[in-house]
Amino acid sequence: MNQPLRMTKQRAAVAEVLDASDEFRSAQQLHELLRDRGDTVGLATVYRTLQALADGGDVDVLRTDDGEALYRRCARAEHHHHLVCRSCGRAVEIDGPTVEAWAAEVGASQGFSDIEHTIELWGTCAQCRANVTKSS
Amino acid sequence: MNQPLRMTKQRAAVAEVLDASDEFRSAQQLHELLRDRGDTVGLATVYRTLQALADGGDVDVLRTDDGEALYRRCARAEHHHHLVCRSCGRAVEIDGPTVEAWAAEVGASQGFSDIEHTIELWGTCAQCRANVTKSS
DNA sequence: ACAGCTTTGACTTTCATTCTCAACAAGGTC
DNA sequence: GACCTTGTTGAGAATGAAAGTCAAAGCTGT
Repeated sequence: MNQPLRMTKQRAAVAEVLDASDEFRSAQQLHELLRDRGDTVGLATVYRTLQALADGGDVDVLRTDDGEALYRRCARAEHHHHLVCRSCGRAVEIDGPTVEAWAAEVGASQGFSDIEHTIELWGTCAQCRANVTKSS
Repeated sequence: MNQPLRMTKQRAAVAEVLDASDEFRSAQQLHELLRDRGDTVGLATVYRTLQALADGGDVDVLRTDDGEALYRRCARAEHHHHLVCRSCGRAVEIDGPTVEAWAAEVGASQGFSDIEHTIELWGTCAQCRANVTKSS
């Protein structure tokens, strides 16, 4: 079906940087992190790799308010959602069986099919809250 | 505090086009609709107006999978979510008291504050499903 | 080592959205 | 109505994320 991806230095590097962070990161941020580490990976390659990983379900993608894509390697492959810190990007995986059921039901009751849902929670994590308080 | 917006032709035109549609539309689509109607409104003005309306809570904004912003005038000002047809953009307003409670609770239990949530449902509406079936 | 692939990266291109700034229009005032 | 002040417009340029191009470089099985 889909031939296995070759494991190249740059793909490994992207995966490593991704693994090293709990936080959701943009493609550009990851590119910079790689550069800082000394790995020179083309921006296009970062985008391609991220997309491949996303297609394979190996990273989770979400969008900021202004439409930028953020990526994060997730512990579990099963369907789940996130509670993301809007200031540092740190994320907690959550699931909501109740919500899943609710979504499917609402969809069906309106005559819609192939229901999908986007559910993300945003907040300020304890640590970031402390920092803001301190500096004011 | 915030001086009232002047009601100009172009702002009125954008509002009208918005009112005339049940569907979520991109800024570009709205701009084209205006052009078709004969109103020549600059694209920048469409964006500015849309943003002003969104800031004032008079239109709802959501993002497609690829990050494009979609706008729709909504019947009610109170917090609610949408079930959107991924093919025609038609939308149904929904609310989920259960979900609201769940979101707040999950957020708090993880030590996050200022919890906000993004919840949108996507599906294919009955009409679009019929069209697809017909043409195959 | 060799052939036949895939992948890379520097660069270009696309596309939505925002900015710039001079010309213009709303609304209040006399 | 004429006028003035200030917010608003629009054409085009600028930005910025993401995707495409293609020759050069890298894997992998033989």
